[in-house]
Amino acid sequence: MSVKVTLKTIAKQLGYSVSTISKALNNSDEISLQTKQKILAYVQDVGYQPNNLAVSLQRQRTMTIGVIVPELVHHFFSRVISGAENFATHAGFKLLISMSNDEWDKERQMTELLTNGYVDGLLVSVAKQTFEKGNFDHFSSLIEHNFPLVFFDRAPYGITVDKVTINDIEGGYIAVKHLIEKGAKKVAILTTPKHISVGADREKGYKKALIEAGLLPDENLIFRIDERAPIREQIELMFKQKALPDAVFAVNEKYAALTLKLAVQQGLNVPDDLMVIGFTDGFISKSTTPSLSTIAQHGFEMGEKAMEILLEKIEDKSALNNPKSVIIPTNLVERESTKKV
Amino acid sequence: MSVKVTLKTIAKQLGYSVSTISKALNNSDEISLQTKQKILAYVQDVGYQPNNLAVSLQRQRTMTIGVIVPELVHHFFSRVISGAENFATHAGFKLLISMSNDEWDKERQMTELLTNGYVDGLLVSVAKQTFEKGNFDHFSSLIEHNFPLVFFDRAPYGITVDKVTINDIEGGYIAVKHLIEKGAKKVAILTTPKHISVGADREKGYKKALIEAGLLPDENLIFRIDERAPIREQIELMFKQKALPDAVFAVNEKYAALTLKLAVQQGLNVPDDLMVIGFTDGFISKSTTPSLSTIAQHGFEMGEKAMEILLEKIEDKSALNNPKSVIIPTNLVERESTKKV
DNA sequence: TTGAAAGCGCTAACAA
DNA sequence: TTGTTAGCGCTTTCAA
Repeated sequence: MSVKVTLKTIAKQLGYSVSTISKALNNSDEISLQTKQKILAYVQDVGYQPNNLAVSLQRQRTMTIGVIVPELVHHFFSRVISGAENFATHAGFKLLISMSNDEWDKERQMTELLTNGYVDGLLVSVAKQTFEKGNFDHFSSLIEHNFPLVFFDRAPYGITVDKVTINDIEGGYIAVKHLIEKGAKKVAILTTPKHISVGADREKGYKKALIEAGLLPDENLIFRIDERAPIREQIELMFKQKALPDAVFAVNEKYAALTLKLAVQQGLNVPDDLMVIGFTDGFISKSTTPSLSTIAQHGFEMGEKAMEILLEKIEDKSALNNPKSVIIPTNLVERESTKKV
Repeated sequence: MSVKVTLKTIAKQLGYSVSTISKALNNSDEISLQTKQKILAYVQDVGYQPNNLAVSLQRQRTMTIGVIVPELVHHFFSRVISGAENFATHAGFKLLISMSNDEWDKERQMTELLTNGYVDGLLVSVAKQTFEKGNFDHFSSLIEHNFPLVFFDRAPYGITVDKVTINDIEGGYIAVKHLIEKGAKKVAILTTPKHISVGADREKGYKKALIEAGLLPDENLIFRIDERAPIREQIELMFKQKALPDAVFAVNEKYAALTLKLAVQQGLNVPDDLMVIGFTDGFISKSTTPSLSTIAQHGFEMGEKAMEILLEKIEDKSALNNPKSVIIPTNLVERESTKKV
């Protein structure tokens, strides 16, 4: 290991003081051009890199933003991250991403790691397990200390926070209304367990649309998927019903794609025998045959907006006591899986 | 903003010295139980959190590992990250992820950010643009300084590095050999531009399998997709050939899914009229109808292995001069898109 | 134009 | 058992 080069070693080598070196490297006009050039040349040569830890510790500013997402596999989260990163880059901030794995403890741990020095602000989409536990202490304490924090998509309940979400109730409503307009009389829903708010909200929208159309919500048509068990088998239950539904609203892309596949396997024609609509507009929905109608969530815009609010909070601490709640509109993307004549 | 609580403020409040507080919090047995309890109680009360920057700066160790991936949307990279994170967690390390967007400059920037204090080691899959530029200086300088660094999937060429990859030539070979065994006589390939090594290697495997079977590689059957232009249209070119191929090897899941969709639209029967095989075993391949045969890349194992090597390097600096190159085996996953009788 | 010194928040060797 | 001191690598005020 070649010995670490620091301001100190450079100073010793060149016979200047540490502060002169520091100023020269920061292009301060206190330092003569001549000296600067000499120092620059040497520094290039030895490949000096400032220690970010020391710089940040001193400056009390890191110019980086942390993002904690439940998981990375979802196309939606990747899109949010891209949007956030896009906005951050233009403002001169970098992004550090971390994954909670939908676990409470990991979320807590990463929140503490990042907020204790690593980043100037944090963007979070809350882990499933955190909702189950109902324990948001790691966030409340940040909020108490006025640490810049903005939630996206999944926000804690019971505490007032800055957040950017979609209106999941409305999204569910739009989806199911579309199915009904296309002639559906018996609409099933594939949703999450009740404690996942996005699933619960989309289910509310589902019921609202049904009731509005004079159709009664039927518990036998509501399938709550437990992801700890095989998903496919749980969806298959739907096809074993005595009287099949004529349309299905799946609250995410994965369930929608699986439903489509199983339907085709059963010899059903989609959309004629069974219409299918999903949620989130990812690559999968476009690439199936028939392609899947869906509710677009606009993850990129969500990421941009969340970052915009976060950076405002960082720049202007006075705005801290005025939590914002922004809703990104959703919209219907009509494709083949609901295209009935 | 409530005033930041540090060891100093605690010490002042409680009338101890900073070092006593520090030792008490680190549960040193130099400190009396009584004092510890008093300090602990106070600290709990005010919600003190140590500044990681300061701790790391002092300890010269962060217990965190950085991962730089080209993009997050690919299921494969998510799997690698999960594997890496799994291994790291067991060893007491945390993960910080960052995205190069396949851009050289962003890769350089994030490499510097992370390696200058933020992390103890780095896992990297090289950006496409970096291959195009052929400039790996940001990595060579790390290697010169013996910074723990391991590459996965996409490694730089021209310099000796630790890396965990798959044998892409073999993967391509297995895929195409399978098509030929199933009766294909005219096999097309959808691949990347030549400078992307994984694409180029899979293409080599493709040619090897053809030649071995006495089939001559035909440039008209090689389609190099440029992702900066619409992908769909480029794949459509294949279907406009006078004589259609009877099988297609797509070097990734996306191209495979798109090919399948276009084939079905053309009224072709897959696999009877056209067989399709992809690369990478993600959710998409399983959920299409017919499901896609593919070459499994075992991303999770790759992540685990890369992290294992990295942690070894971190623990045992003496092993640094013996770069390892590990190959994770690939294997065929046969599904419906090649299931000819 | 350059340097000395203090300090960001913490740890740890040494002294008391 | 507790405190003093030095120092991790850097920035910045103030003095020279």
